[in-house]
Amino acid sequence: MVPTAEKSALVGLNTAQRDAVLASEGPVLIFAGAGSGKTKCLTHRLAYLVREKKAKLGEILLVTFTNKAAQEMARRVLQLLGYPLTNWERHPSLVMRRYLPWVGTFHSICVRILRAEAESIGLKRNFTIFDSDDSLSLIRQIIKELNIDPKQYQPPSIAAVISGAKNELLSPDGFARYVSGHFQELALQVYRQYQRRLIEASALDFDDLIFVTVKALEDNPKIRQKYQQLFRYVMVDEYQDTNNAQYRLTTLLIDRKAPNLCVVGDDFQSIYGWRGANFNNILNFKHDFPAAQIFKLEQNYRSTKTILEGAAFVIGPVRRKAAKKLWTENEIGPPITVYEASNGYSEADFIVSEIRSLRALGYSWSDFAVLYRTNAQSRVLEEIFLAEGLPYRLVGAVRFYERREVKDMLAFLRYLQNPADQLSLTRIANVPPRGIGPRTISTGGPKLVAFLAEIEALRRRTAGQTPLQLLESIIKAVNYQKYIDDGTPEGESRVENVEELLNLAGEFDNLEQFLEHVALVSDVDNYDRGADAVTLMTLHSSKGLEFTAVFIAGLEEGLLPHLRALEEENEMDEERRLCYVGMTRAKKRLYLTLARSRILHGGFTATVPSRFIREIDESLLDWV
DNA sequence: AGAAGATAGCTTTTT
DNA sequence: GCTATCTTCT
Repeated sequence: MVPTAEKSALVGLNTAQRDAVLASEGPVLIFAGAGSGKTKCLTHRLAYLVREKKAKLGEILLVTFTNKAAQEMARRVLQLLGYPLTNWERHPSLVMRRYLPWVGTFHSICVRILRAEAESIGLKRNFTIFDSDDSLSLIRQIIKELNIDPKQYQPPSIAAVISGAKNELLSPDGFARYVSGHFQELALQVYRQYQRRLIEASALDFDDLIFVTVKALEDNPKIRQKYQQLFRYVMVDEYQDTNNAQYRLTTLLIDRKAPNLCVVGDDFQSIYGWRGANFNNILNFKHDFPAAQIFKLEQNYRSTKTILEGAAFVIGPVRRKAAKKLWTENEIGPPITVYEASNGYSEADFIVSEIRSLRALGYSWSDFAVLYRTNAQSRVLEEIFLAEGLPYRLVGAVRFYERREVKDMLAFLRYLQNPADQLSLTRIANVPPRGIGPRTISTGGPKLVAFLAEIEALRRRTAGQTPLQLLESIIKAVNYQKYIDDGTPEGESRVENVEELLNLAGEFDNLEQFLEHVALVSDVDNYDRGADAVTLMTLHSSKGLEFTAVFIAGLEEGLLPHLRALEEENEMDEERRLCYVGMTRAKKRLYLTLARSRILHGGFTATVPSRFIREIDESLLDWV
């Protein structure tokens, strides 16, 4: 068949995976079910493009959903192609930048394009990236200035409206055409002011990174052609999670005459509808690209037959979905364990004791994950784990980059890099306290002038320093250590966090890259380091991961499925998919637990077992 | 200006 | 039950 490729790109692939790898030209859709070897297929495909189609690594665009996925793909591709990975452990981002510059998330790829094209699109090269927190602070500020009552019109809802508009590629003027009702009128006012302030600050928020890139490509044929010619092959992973702006971006980056576009995904695992993801992108692919070849990876290598069958019952009622069915050659395995606890604490007790007994059978701590719908559920679990002395790792609850001391340090760096960033200035002006309150800032009192002079001197003094040196200079200049280390355990943890930030900074030799990294990297991205421990995280965070034994806690009506989904069919479908994602993380054992009463708003409330349990065929369940 | 205390308001998920 | 925000006091 393809003799030269035999020894490299096709080894160890099943028929469907192999067909998908060999279909290198034209539009291609790969439905990749949970545990079906998607990453393997994608990385082999990339290696095949390089080896057999003579594509250069720099000509392949591969978009992933998280930075972690990007790193993992990059590592495996380089391995397949026989690159030395000696530097990988210490500097993965450096190695990636060098060999695989176009493997990353939509956001990181857009930043790369925007920095390269900044001048020709009227953007400052040193623009700041606002994370959701920054956006929200700015929106709060604007709401106050516009004398809108933040109780009646909550900043997060207004932020959601603005984000939604940007996901639909609507500028304030574009959005104005669709506005109806008082709330949207106000949101539009805020949106206008918000955009003005972002521009003043030379800042882009997350949504702008996509939006502005799309605009740049739309409005500048030269730029568009440049990238269309550069990218011989484009691949998009987790295609079911793309939003409309990302869809538009994708179509702008491919050459319509030779659309070597390969999208990979699974509509069953579409769980980000709430933030604009549109799984119709994957369902309509054949319509958008009539020449598309479609492949389905349906053999699952991860789970037992029982787990897959159970998951099929939960996903079954979803109305809009592509026809496909996972199967496996794996063993039938034990039934799915269901446990009805009387309350949240005994639910946690059960999980702990079950983990203990399995551990006695030879499992290690890291074989276990406890998944839940809402972060609030982690508290009780954590409490019991702590009391029982089980090692655990909490993913996502208190994000590293959202810690005050970390944000302070980053705000200093951001302000040094971009003096127009008033939001960062507001943050650092009084850190540590130096008598500059909100009043002084708005009136520009002498203390503020002195502070600005001090920072300006610091900026000059530290020109050309590495991120690590810069941080050290700042800490010294403002005596930050003394400020955070108050002798309490909290102070100690603050010091540790700053030290961790210093360690991270040491991996970068340029401030721009460092700030870009911290702006775009999430907690899930760097969760895997650390000791042998049980993983606690939300169902959302678990996507893409696998564990020998998985507990899904809180299978109660109103929690999973969540309260907000009970009324609305589309949202209920998303809850199903979310539960499905959680169940298909399990390799050998799956537990579904619930509490008959749970503390809500401070008081115990009786609960009703989740419909998802009732829907699974009894023969697959073992009630204990 | 800043810190302590009181209160309200909220709880889905996050690149 | 928690926290983020507001109020009051120093």
